[in-house]
Amino acid sequence: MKNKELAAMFSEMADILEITGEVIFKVNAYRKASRVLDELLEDITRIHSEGKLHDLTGIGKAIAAKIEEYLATGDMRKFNEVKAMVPPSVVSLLEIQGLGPKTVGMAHKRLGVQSLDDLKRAIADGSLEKLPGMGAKKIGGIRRGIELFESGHKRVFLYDAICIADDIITQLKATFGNEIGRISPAGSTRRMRETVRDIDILVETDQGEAVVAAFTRLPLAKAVLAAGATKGSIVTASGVQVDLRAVPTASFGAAQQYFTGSKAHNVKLRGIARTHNFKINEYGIYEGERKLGGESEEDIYRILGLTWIPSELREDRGEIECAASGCLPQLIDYGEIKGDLHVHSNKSDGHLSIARMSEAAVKLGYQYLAICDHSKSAAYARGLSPEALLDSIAEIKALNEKFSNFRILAGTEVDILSDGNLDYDDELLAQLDFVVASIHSAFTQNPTGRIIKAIENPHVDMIGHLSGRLLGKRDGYAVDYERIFEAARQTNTLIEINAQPMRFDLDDIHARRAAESGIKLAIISDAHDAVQLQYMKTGIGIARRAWLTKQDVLNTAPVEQILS
DNA sequence: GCCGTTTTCGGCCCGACTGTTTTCAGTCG
Repeated sequence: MKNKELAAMFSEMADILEITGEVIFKVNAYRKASRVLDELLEDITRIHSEGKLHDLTGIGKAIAAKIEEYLATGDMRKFNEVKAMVPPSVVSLLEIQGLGPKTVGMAHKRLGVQSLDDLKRAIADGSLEKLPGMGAKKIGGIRRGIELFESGHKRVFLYDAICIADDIITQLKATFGNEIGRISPAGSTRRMRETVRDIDILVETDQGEAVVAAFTRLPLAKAVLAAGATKGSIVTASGVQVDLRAVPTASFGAAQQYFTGSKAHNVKLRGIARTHNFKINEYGIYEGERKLGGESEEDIYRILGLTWIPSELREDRGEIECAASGCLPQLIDYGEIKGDLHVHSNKSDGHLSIARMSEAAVKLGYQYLAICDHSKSAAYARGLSPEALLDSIAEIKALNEKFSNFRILAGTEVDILSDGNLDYDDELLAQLDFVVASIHSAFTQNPTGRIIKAIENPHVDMIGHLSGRLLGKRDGYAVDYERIFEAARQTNTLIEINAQPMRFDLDDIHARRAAESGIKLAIISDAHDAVQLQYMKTGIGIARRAWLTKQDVLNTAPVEQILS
């Protein structure tokens, strides 16, 4: 699909044009177009051939013409023109904290800076400091930004972000006790995005200065970027930036709404506010000087004529329209999972025995746990021979004697081999309670056909990590989602939402599409030890981002329904 | 460059923090 290519092109043009000083609204129009293309599920080629380019919001006459040109010729004159203005090595300087388009543009134009090395030289020989608006402190900030950049300031996995936020919240609560009220993550952590760049935390307090000061003195703070009366900013030892904002009670809800975003969601909300002659900021919602609300998030949405929108939905993907017409779904809740349908034991590449994994699941209040160790061809993961699998089945049967309100399901994560056959024969698979089939090799060899063949095997209950992607490491294999969803629908086969922090596979967008296609999903941890069972929480977050309800997710059901 | 239930022209979210200024610009979220 050309969608991603075009999205990247418009995004790159936006960056370059901003550096060269193009009017910001044009830059933002390109950014918006990039985002729309990036999130589009339908093939842009098809939309174009149906003459529906103009139906997309953010795609007007000029951008549509550029898309058209690219689809027809494989080239875009405007893109080439823009690209020639500034080399990519300059554009990448924007990733440095504290260095924005104005400074990059000025360094490029006035000093001929072409790369990171040039920039360092301009700092070292003092020429950067001589430019207008530059001083010793600003240069110091850019230096720090370069250090951070070179030490690999990447996005962190959602699960890690939540752990860091929880840790900070616990410590601040312990220090301040009743002096602080509500305290919670905001930003992309609260929206449960699969990765997070910075962690935002909001705290309800009148002691802003003291709380911010304590925050910047926490043991995990390696560097302090800012410390004011309402905002503090640190970098942790692991290189993650954490922002804390101190907010008084009367505006906590407004601040929560504001800092949770997303940006696109807030922009649209502000647009609605404007049509009512209201103004929203982080302190509240106002009509002229008169404050209408702001202590709770519900205030803001209610006054705009909307029902409260769960944070995971706030991406401007139709949630505001639904909140206006009252058609928001009843999202699956964090307490509704009754069991995990894909975990490993130390029989294959897990770290704990089946018994220990089961005890951990019981502690979480689960009613069932499917042990799905790897199959014989997965040598790297110590896959089970047929005999070893039979031993497992016997062991599980014996263990189940001890439980009254809990059941271990005998399962497997069977490899889908390169020819599309499964790694165990049907006779063996028939003896299992739950069968997950996954691709672990030969990623380029007709993955769609192999997955569909697996789906058509009557013993297969669920397809594991459908795309095989690893965030930050490897793109998914090229699967035809629509064909696979159709096959799964016809055979009542589940597709999993794998909650491993670097997988989230299906991702939110495809999980939503799957549910719309009439498929049931399961959220599973793919845990290899007891702690990893906790990944379920972020998996539910992704499911909520996908607009899934309890009915869309099979493992909200009791065990009888799983086995039926 | 996009968009329209006040608009086909004139808007386009908005404020904190910081540093370099002496009233503001850049960056960030």
